[in-house]
Amino acid sequence: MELAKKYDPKTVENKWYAYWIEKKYFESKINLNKKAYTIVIPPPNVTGVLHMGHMLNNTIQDVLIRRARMLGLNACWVPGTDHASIATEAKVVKMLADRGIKKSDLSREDFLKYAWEWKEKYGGIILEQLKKLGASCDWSRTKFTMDADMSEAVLDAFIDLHKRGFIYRGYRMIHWDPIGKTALSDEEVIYKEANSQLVYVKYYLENSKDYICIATTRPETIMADVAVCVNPNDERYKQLIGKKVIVPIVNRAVPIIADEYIDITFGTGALKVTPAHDIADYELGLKYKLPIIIGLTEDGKISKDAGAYIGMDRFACRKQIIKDLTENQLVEKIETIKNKVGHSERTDAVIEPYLSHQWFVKMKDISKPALQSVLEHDVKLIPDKFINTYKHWMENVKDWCISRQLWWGQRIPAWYNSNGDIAVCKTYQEAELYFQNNKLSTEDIKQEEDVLDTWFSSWLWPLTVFDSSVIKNGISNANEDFKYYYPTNDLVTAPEILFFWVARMIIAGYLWGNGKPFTNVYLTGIVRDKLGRKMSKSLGNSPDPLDLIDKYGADAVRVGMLFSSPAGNDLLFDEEYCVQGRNFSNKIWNAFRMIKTYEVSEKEPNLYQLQAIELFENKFNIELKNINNLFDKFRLNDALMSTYKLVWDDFCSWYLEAIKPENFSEGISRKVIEKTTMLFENILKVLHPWMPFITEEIWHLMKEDNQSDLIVSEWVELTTVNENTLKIYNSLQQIVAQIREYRSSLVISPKEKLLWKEAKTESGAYDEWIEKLSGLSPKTLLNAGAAISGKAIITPTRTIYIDLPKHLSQVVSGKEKEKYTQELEYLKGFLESVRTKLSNERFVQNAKPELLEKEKQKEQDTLSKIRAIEEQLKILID
RNA sequence: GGGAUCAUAGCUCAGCUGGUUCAGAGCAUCUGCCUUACAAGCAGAGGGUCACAGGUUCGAAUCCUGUUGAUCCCACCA
Repeated sequence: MELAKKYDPKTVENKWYAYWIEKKYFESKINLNKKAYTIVIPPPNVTGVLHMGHMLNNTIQDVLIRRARMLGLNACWVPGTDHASIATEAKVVKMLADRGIKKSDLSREDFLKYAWEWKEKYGGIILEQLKKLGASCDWSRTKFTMDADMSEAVLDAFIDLHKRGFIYRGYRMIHWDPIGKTALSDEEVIYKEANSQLVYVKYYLENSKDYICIATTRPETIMADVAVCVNPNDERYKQLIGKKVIVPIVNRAVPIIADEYIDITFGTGALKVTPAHDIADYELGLKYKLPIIIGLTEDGKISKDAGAYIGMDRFACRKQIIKDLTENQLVEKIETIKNKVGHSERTDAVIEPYLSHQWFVKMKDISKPALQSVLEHDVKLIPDKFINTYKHWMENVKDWCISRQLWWGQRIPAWYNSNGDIAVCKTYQEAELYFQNNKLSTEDIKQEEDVLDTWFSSWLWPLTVFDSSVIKNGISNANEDFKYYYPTNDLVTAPEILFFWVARMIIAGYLWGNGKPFTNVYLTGIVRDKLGRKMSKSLGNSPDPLDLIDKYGADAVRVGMLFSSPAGNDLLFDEEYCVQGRNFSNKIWNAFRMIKTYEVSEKEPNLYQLQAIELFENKFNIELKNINNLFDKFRLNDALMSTYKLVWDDFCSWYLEAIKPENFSEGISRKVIEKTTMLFENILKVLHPWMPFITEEIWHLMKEDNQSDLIVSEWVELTTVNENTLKIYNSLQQIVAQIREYRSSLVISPKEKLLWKEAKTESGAYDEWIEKLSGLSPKTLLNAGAAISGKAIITPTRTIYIDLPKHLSQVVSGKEKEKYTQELEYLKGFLESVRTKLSNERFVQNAKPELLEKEKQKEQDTLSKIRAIEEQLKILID
């Protein structure tokens, strides 16, 4: 068989993905003999495109799912997409604008028709991209948050919550996005630091030449001012309380009121009160029963009620007002200050506090069990540092504004009659009936125009993907799938959406699922570039994941991403990681090539080969145990690194090197090759979750006559670990390393065999193995009293002498002697410290027994080493 | 403004309830090698006052206090 020297992922990956799909390996069906292991995907935006964050996130999920599958669990990974109300609607609006169509010219129905067309055309690309990554999702279960049944469930949830008194409609100050023209929840507002101009404006007292100066960063709201507020304890203004001032521009007289809320030290200590456009002002307005003037329109322009600058954009107006006020000598000064300005998470528009009718979920009571479950580790956050953040949020949770002034989404199932009475139900008929039964007007019944926040559908995701009727019918009436797969096991997501999504899913789990929706929440970091900047389109610092896959192969990109991303830590992405991943792929490929292509002989195995097998098998088991352990703790990058070292160092560098025959022409014993093949198969299994494609490819190339597939083969079973053999292995490696170092320092060719000696022969069980790996001739017995030129390798149990090659001068030997004199000093100091410790009564009394033992052992080891060095200093030639 | 987390080799990170064979790994760097699996490789090497200052202790990278610096979350400072 001809095998390329370098592994080429391109020809391999598509083939195996198609094969796995064809064999339906990703599909999970109820099997009561198996335990279910379930993950629901964090549904990406339906119109989204795969970015590095998705890559990281989904790679982790795939690793978990593939390993679970191999562990014999019934692994089920449910994929799907999210309708992403604001983001998608914005995209559709833009698409229409490009075609010269305005949203405002369309009816709701027509707009939705376009939106669905758009979704059908561009939606779900991201799922196709996930396939390139190797994601083993059960595609037959693909869900969309606006599938008919999923939407039904959302409405059911709304109706149910309303019935239970957890939903209300209120006229409240909310965050308004003037670009998306919709309300946002608190969580959708991102505060960014900005340099703002703090304008000091003069408000003249009524019929007076005196004025109060007021500082504001939003002069465009001046027209909506209804009062000026000062602190009652402020000596400067005390005598003015109750008087009136004239609002500039509109020349309206408003009262001066007093409230302790005012910070005397900020600005001028006087605040203009604009109840419609500031949350704090709104509170003041309520408290002092002030009128409300709405000065802005929903698209961020100056409203009619403002009385001036009508129709002007808010930012243009700000400039103009500053200019006009300055011209009229009404500006005392302008300062530049740093403050935080709220932006829309989706459209990046500067948020306006806005007064409007919205729907809210009362969060306080329903979040209690969800808080408990995390505090009691029933739901585990990984890493657990997020528990604090979670706790803080949950304890201070605010009501959730769930209405959005959009069309793309689930329309709120609420109806109004001509009197503004509300019926919460799905259909017109039900609404009519409700109004009738309650003796209310049935005139002009209209459905609420608003849709629900996207998160109001995604918080049901784990509950409804298996049975969308559970919300309505309760879990006791749920279908078999739900009963088998729910609750899910692990959730892998970004900490950014801990509150948006994770917390709310847990809440929903307790509301409708009778408990937690998942057990472990693995929080990934954010993918940043190597300068630590968040990857973003605008910065152009995000590589296209598909390009990376194309360049390095999916396996390489997968491990590349995981090499350096512990849970909760941001990943500073560098393409170097992919290079490392590619090199690793190649290493695995070449290990396979060696096993596959070496000459085979019918000879019995050599001793060093048998030893190599023994040593490696044991090492493999120790590492497997370790790796399993790391998986259990979700320390995935450590598990990967251990696997990497096991394969590269222990298998390739030590084991494969050790079994090579002295002469190529000898060939390798068939028995050794067979054994090696078995060992390599185990390696492939351990590698498979990380690198599914290359491992499946090699698996099949190795077992030409075998029909088995790696993806569904069993994870390697752990056998007993022999600690003693491990010790031997480690000490042998140390010996070999020291000999190699010696060779390297003297620039001795690897081909040159060195002579070695040892006083005793009974400890030489692994001598052949050592000779093989460090290029030594067969060992000879050291004559008592003979002088030595060269190097002494000293371990606690044995001292080995490497002869200096004839052509090298004895100067080298003198240097060795010097080195050992230094080491002797260090060891003596070390012994001293160990002994001080051991003679310290308080240490002996307080230390744990096993620690004491360890210290005693150290003492012994050091002693014997000192003796050995002293011994060899005597016989080494100067 | 409140809260949380963190600071260990050039980079990314391990170091569990304090124990000196505990200062580590991978990458990068340097040196020598194209040795019939692999130069996408092999064999070696160098690199750290564990942010700073105190303290507790027989013993501190690890615990405590303070300082400095970074990150994140929350919050209506006009």
